[in-house]
Amino acid sequence: MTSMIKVLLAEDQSMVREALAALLGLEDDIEVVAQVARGDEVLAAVGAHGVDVALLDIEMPGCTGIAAAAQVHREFPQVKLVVLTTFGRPGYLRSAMEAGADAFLVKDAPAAQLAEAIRKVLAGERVIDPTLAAAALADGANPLTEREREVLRAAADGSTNAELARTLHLSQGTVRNYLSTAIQKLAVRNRAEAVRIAREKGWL
Amino acid sequence: MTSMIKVLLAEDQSMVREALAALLGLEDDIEVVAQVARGDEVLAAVGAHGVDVALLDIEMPGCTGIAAAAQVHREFPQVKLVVLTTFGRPGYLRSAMEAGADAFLVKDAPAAQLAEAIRKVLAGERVIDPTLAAAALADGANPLTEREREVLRAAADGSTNAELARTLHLSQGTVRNYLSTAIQKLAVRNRAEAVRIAREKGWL
DNA sequence: AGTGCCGGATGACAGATGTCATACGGATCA
DNA sequence: TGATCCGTATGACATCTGTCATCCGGCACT
Repeated sequence: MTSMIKVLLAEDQSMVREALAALLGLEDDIEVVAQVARGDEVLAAVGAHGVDVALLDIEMPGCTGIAAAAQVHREFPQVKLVVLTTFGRPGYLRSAMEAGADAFLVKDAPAAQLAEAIRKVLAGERVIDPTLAAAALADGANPLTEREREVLRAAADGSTNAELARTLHLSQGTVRNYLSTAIQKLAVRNRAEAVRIAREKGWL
Repeated sequence: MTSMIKVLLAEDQSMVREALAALLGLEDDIEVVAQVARGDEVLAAVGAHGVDVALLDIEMPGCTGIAAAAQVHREFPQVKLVVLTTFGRPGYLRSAMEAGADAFLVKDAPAAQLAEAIRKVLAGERVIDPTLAAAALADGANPLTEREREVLRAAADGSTNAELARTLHLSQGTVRNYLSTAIQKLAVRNRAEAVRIAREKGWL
């Protein structure tokens, strides 16, 4: 072969990251040239190693793999982006695509799809699970406004209205109004359900 | 070497499972003889392959890795048990140990510790992260009764008291009493916080 | 210039939630 | 044989939550 495919691996759990590296190491046209454990280290590592493909987990400290993907897409548009995640949330797929991802894989897909996806994106193809794509389209766009999302996110830990009002610098009534509209938009009956549904859809 | 160490790998996310298999495959005294994706397939696989060590993820469909560990420990007491988990929850460690686990690893530990742990448990050692062990001891035992846990678990999805009463065949007042005592035992101010804290500690 | 959406706020009201005292039967343990 | 804990239940009470109507200023689109 003329040259190896240079891959960056971004995943916070060392054991999983190194295991994925071992897996990709079995392929003789792929070389893992860099590994990072945080989203905010991705951009620098991509610049430093001249990678061809960045493999990004979504849930990472620093910043999410999706945010990292957006940065890389802006600074190094020729780098291909594969987003890998535990959770097949339709909203995640949507944001990953908007961030410029070329492939979106869930971790419970067969391992063989990983190397395959890397080769495909380099060939200019896009790799997306059709079931997930359908779900993303069926769900439509995130109906929540930025502020509603913020309040819902803050409410997720069980904070009371008074605490939310304090931390968000809002009046208690406003907090309740936002939660109320979020509850209605998500067609549920209380904030706990709203948090759960918004999480499941990847809208938080 | 006289013989390879036979390992069973139980983990529901294929990509992670096969990646871990690749990682262990690099060790020349270890052989992954079986892989399963569900907790309730562990026991049969252990019996069928005469494994030396079972490597069990906790979060799995069918039954948890901890429940699977307990089954294996009962039926095949000579099989060593390594529990592997994403979440370093003190309560998980405690229950894993009670189920007869020989090692408890978190997925963000370095990958090298995995093969190392497998060799150590076979040598009769126990492998436990000291920080986590300290946390488990500091937290003490789960203060919740079985019934309180059930109600809290059922309440986690945002169900209302009326719904909980119906699904658990209790009166609404009883549901509120259980949640109230759980809230007090966990020293929090509402059910949502109670769910969060109980989850974090591994008490759910 | 008008319409609509967003962020933000208030007040009133109904219903849900959390607390507390109290009660009873069964189990367990000293 | 008490003492204690668990599961279950009731009623009363205070507080929290969710809804609704209504309002304001700003921004965007027609």
